[in-house]
Amino acid sequence: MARTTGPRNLHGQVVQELGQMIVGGSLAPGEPLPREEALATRMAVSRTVLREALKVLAAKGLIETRQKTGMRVRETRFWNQLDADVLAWRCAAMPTDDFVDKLVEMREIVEPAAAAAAARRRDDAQLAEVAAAYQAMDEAMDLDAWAEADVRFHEAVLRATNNELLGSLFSVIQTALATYFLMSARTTANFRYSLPQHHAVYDAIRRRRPNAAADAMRGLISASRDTLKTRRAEKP
Amino acid sequence: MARTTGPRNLHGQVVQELGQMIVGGSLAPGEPLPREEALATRMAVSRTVLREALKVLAAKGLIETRQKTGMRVRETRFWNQLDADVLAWRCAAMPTDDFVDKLVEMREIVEPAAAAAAARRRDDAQLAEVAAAYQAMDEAMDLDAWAEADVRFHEAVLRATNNELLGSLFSVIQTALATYFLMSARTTANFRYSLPQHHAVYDAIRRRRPNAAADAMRGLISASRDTLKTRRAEKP
DNA sequence: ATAAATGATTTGTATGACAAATGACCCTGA
DNA sequence: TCAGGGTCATTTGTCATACAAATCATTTAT
Repeated sequence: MARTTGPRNLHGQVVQELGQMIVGGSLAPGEPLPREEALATRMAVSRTVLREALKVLAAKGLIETRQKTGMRVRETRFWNQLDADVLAWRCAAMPTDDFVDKLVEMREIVEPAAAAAAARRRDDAQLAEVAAAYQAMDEAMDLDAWAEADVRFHEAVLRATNNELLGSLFSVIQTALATYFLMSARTTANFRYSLPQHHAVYDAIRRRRPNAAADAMRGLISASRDTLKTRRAEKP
Repeated sequence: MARTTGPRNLHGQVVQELGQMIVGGSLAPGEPLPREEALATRMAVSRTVLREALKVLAAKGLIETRQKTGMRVRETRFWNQLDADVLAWRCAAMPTDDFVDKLVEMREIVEPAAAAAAARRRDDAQLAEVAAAYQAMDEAMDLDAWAEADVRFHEAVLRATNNELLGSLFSVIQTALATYFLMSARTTANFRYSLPQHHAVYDAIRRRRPNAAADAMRGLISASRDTLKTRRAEKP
């Protein structure tokens, strides 16, 4: 959501440009970057702005700086892979099936567990939010409304776990996956096909059945993964 | 590992100081921060350094800045909860059982799934690394060596999943939990008690049995959680 | 040959100035 | 009285310059 409009600040643009280069592979790990002054002039910004951007990239683990030595791209194992920006840059740079599979695998791990936790610990207000989201899905007339209610549903489930770490993880993964989804978004005639599975998740959470909730969520995700795969197959 | 020595850069210190204040609650969400110049003089740094720190905090989702309006602390749901620094600051600020439970829950979700994935997809070299780490645990004579081999073991399992997102998530969680562990670290006479459970994990991965690997890992974690709880109980 | 001193290069920090954005206020007109 | 627009003041955003600190490479002294 922060990246929808793109950053208007200069240092934001620089962060994005350099970040995409690094994550995209134009700048290989271990490779030294040009001196600050050279980079600044090459990107047509002041050294001040460039440095603010570099500090952000360093905070994301992408680069490291040392006096006299200069700056180097760090190895990928040091990157903050779960940072929203890093993830977005990877999505932009490597729209490979391989990476999508990794994202989907994360969802398959997190969401069933989250549903189970929600079934165990949800309070009535949180259940009501899940119910409201489900109802909104049921009443959705077009794809946009349905998609929006869908996110609301999953977010409501995540909130019901009372573990904001889970919620944060989900939202990051979900945002990354959304970039692929939007790429191939089209009005699908039968977008409501997964409604009963959503109901199963809701019902299990309502009845406080962790295992049932996890199973239902697994079914839900595997279904959505299948549609994702067919869409990807359609693309070429 | 990046935070072991503490940052000796000025902006690093400022990031840490302000970050701890925000995450610790001294600066409530929605609350406006002083003007840059005022903050800079109050912290005895130049505006340049302060701004570099502020950009980093903004990248972590902790604050937002707008011209004329100034800076405000963002609501907690916008924070990068999975950022290593944010997590560390939370650990420092709220050493409550509640938060430890959330971290442990993340491990309980991620690691069994990772073990299963490793059992499915590991290659021989990755299995060898797991085996080597296990052997190092077996040969460990003191607590330090054992602890180091323990991390190596879990990291080897995570690497064997071929999903670096999983690895990144684990390492962040593990680092956060380690702060609590170190706090109450003492030489425990029977630190080797979980060796057979580690062997069970290794064996299941070797035999490519995902379900068995997940189960073994669950046992392993629940055991370590119990010791964590007893240690916490001992503290007061 | 080894170790210490020196120099050069790059990032780190400080300062001052101006541009851009935007909320607040005032001023006008119906 | 209220609506609309325009001006002003304040705060962040950007730029330029100068110097400090660290450290690699070279040189020099023992």
